[in-house]
Amino acid sequence: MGDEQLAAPAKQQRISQRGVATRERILEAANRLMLVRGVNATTLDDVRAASQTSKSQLYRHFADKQELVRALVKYRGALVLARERGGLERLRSFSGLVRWRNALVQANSLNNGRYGCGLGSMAVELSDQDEQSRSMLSETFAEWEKLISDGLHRMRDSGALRQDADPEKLATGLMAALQGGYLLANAAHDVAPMEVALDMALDHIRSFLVEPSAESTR
Amino acid sequence: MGDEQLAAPAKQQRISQRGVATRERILEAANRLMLVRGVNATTLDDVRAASQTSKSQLYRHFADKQELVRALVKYRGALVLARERGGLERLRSFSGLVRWRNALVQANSLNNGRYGCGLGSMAVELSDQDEQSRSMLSETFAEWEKLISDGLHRMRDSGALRQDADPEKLATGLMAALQGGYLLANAAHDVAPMEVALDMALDHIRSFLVEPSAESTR
DNA sequence: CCTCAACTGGACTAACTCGTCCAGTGTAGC
DNA sequence: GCTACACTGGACGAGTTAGTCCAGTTGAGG
Repeated sequence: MGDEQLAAPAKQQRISQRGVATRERILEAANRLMLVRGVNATTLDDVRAASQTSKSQLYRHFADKQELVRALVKYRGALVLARERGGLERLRSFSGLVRWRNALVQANSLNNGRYGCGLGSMAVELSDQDEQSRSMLSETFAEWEKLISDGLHRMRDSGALRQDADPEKLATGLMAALQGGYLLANAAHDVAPMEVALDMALDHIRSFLVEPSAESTR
Repeated sequence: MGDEQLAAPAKQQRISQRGVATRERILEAANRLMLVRGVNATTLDDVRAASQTSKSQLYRHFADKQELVRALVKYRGALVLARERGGLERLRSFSGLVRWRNALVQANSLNNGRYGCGLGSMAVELSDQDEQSRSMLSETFAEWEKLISDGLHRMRDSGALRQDADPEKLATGLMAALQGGYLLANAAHDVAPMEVALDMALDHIRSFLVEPSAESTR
């Protein structure tokens, strides 16, 4: 009683050690399986088997499937934002945006357009099913867009973008083109529509450059 | 044995009368339910109850759930294409495109952005689950894009669009913006991202107009 | 080396969902 | 009006899935 942790609200049992690793393993397995099969089509037994754990562990770390899914939403959101931060937080020029585009296209082309965006597919599947997941996903999209719009703000401040450019709207448009591109590429099993969509969005941003011809498209 | 129908491959039982109506009722119910709950989260018993029919009828008209889903893909595809044909087959000017945009935005705003596009959500849910549904959806998207690109071709032929405009790519970009807009609007429960996305795509097309300032944006 | 609690693994139950089956009904053709 | 068959409705069974429970194991602190 004396040396219990006072900071934590003493929710349930003690933290762990391997427990943390187990939880991570479960999330990682759920992430893989639910990306290719979808959330609803993946059973907890699939997750259990893929994560080399057992039922009781699953239910020790997650109250039920819904909570696992919500944890996965958070997990994927963190993964995507970390990856995107790497590619976007130093964005200062149009050519940086082109490099960012190329990286996404290349990654998607490795699957021939399959699977789409981990966040986008969850958004479609969960938005009308679990309000909490929906709002978390919506916030994650907003943060992602902010990474883009921050970069566009830097470009505008440095004089690369015209003053009448609206970084927020440009970022939303680019994100929609990305998500729509993922969707069409997934349906077609071909990365091409995603390339066309991103190029459209980049062309649109290019039209706000101070010297449009000074920057190359590839 | 003698007076059996010879033309048909004698697949199953005789056609019907109310049977056709029943089948339609089932599809219509499945369409409604699966739009808001998703395909996998909708049970056949939900469909049965909503369509005021019984199990045996369901299985009389559809071999199993997968076939019902495939029929729904076809059904929705036909609905969307019919609706879009009405709005697009006479498309001859940029302002027509703006009217088309406004109709889609208005329809979506009635749900505050919810539910998204019936084809897009099925594409996300089914593309990695049923190859036949995926390819049908992919073809439907292609037809939809063709309605758009045909209109853009007419605009180019009449001299409204510049010769260096690529109707196919513009149509793909517009479709991606639309689908991405639906997705973000659904996640945000707000039609705004869809508006921004479509406006970006329309701006992009406007940049290929011969007289960009001659046509209004609304 | 001992003790206790966190952790493990899997057997078990209840509920759900797909799909089958069959007895009864309405209707089209004769 | 009679007969045969498409159609109806719901009871039923098999298989799957979410979630529970408990006996055994591991490992850290004393």
